[in-house]
Amino acid sequence: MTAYGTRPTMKDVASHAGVALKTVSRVVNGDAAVRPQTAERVRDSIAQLGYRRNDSARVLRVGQTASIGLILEDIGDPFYATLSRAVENVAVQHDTLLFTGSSDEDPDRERALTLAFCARRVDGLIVIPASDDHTYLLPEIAAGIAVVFVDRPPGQIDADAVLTENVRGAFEGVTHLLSGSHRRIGFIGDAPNIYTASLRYSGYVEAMAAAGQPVDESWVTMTSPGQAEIRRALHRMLNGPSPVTALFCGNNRITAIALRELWTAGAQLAVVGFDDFELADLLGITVVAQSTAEMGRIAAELLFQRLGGYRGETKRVMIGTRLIVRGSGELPPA
Amino acid sequence: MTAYGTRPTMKDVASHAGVALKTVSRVVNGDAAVRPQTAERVRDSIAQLGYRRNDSARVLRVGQTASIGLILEDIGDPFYATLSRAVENVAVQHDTLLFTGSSDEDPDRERALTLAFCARRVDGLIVIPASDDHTYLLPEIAAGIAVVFVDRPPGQIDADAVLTENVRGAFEGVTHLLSGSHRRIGFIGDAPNIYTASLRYSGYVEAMAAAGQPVDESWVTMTSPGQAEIRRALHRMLNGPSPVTALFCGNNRITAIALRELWTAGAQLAVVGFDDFELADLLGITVVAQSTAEMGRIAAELLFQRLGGYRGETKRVMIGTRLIVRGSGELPPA
DNA sequence: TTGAAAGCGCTACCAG
DNA sequence: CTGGTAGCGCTTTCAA
Repeated sequence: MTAYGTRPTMKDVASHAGVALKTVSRVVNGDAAVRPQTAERVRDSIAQLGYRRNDSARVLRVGQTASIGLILEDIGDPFYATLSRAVENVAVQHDTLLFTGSSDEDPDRERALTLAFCARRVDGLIVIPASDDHTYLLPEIAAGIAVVFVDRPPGQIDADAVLTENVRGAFEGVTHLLSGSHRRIGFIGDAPNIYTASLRYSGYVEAMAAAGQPVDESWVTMTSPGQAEIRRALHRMLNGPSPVTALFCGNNRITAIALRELWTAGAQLAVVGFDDFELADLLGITVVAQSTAEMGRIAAELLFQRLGGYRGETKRVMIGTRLIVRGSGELPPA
Repeated sequence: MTAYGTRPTMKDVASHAGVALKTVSRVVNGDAAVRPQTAERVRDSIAQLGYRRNDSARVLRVGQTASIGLILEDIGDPFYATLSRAVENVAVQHDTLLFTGSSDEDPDRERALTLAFCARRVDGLIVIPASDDHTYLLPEIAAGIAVVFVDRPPGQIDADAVLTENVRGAFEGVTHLLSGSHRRIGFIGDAPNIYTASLRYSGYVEAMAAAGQPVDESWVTMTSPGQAEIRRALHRMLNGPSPVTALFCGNNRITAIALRELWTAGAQLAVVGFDDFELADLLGITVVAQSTAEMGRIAAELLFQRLGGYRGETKRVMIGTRLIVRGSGELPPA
């Protein structure tokens, strides 16, 4: 068995090839000024020894790691997975590696992940915040780490952000239901402390107000999305004195659970959901779609602009939504 | 504006706190042997200067990076996103950071990603292969990097692998259709050079043979899953001399596209798909489900066992599938 | 075209 | 309990 944990270094390659360490460095980095014959010899030694440059050592000198960190809520969620892929696509173009970590909506975990990435000296960070206080990033930013926030704005600090038109999107979705003669429309959203959830709720409220429709308290539930919570919410809005005829769901997970509940309960309700999701077309679900991949792409491009030396004003990019009509939102009131 | 790109080092903290560099190191690493009073002073300086340890330098001395790399096909695909999350959950327990990269089924890209991770000196690697030759990893393995393969076995080298019971899973899915009195059953799978695709095809063939059913050549298509390809495949198997009454789909993407095509064509066909997917329950799709998260978890645990010093024989863990009956697979022949 | 030496920021080892 | 020194593997600077 080969000696465990031993790795050839440039020094080893150098003595094997009978050249100076610096010459090996030149070959490895493709510096032109090496005689082809010498370079060939060095490459032979590299192959024979199975040498691989230690980028940690390189980083120490160069100061750039060609890596960025992505902090999101849950990489297992299709929304974030799509976003992640878009970020990766841009990173690849810049020969940059990607650290990914899930915060699970926990501010402490977000902070720990972020700082761990910083300790690894990532060049930049793309953060989907779980926390509402990012002052802990100030020393990092001062030291030159670029940070772009996505989906939710930074807390207490000034930084680039790429956000969805949450209010307008929800407004349009609810208005679509209203235009279908619905008057009593329910809203199930994520917990109210979540940025996007509260904005989408605002959109709902504004749309109802704009149509001159009162909102009954029993129609609205904001909660972290679990099956039990959503079942209760539906029960409340369907069995009160003025039962709803339509439902607006605040995100993809809520839509999925609500559909499942409505399905098993056999309830016929018009439904519009915020977020598109796979096979929504087959299920015929009308949604307010975010441009998830575009958000990731734009955020990453912004990050690399900053890394490239761009020092302009902090930007806040707003990404629009689009209503996709598929049937579930066009069901008439019962 | 703060000086850009400058970061305090341990030396800076040391002089600021009026202690030796080594004392700062002790405080940062929680070495007990520091007077509380001194430690306090050091911590003050750290906070004031916004110091953050440079892990690249640390790695250089310690040799361990507390990071692993995950190479998969596409982080945007729910199957891999789920797997990725399971890996991350284990990594977190070991205070280990995760690099992720998508190979897009391209062997060269797999190799480039893998070696880039190795150059960063990740402690270990979890690879969902795109390539069928992993000899390029031999020097890395010799140097002590642990590698576990998932979903597909390593090519040309011996290493741990966590695999799904592909043949048996497909066999059961097809047998389920046969038990519903179907005789003419189609198969659409991924390209035949893809490991899982060819095994699932074998399962199909074996099931048909076991039932004494001949397979018409027009019933089988193996192709990279695109809408046009699948439409053609369906056309072929539905409009030939002996049209199929049932369809077995080789993975989640194929199932989704096929369902969409069948839907728009208005064709009534029994369908069973390999891979479960979100909302399959609502759509009533019968599937052969893989334990995706379990595969990721087991692979990661195996990796950390190796990293913990386990030197046992190379393992090949087989993960079973389960048939989930939801209606689409129980449609009788037309 | 090639080489020698210094040093990036940190930890291991040995002294005090 | 605290400090000094060597050196991890590489790139940078200067010299030959």
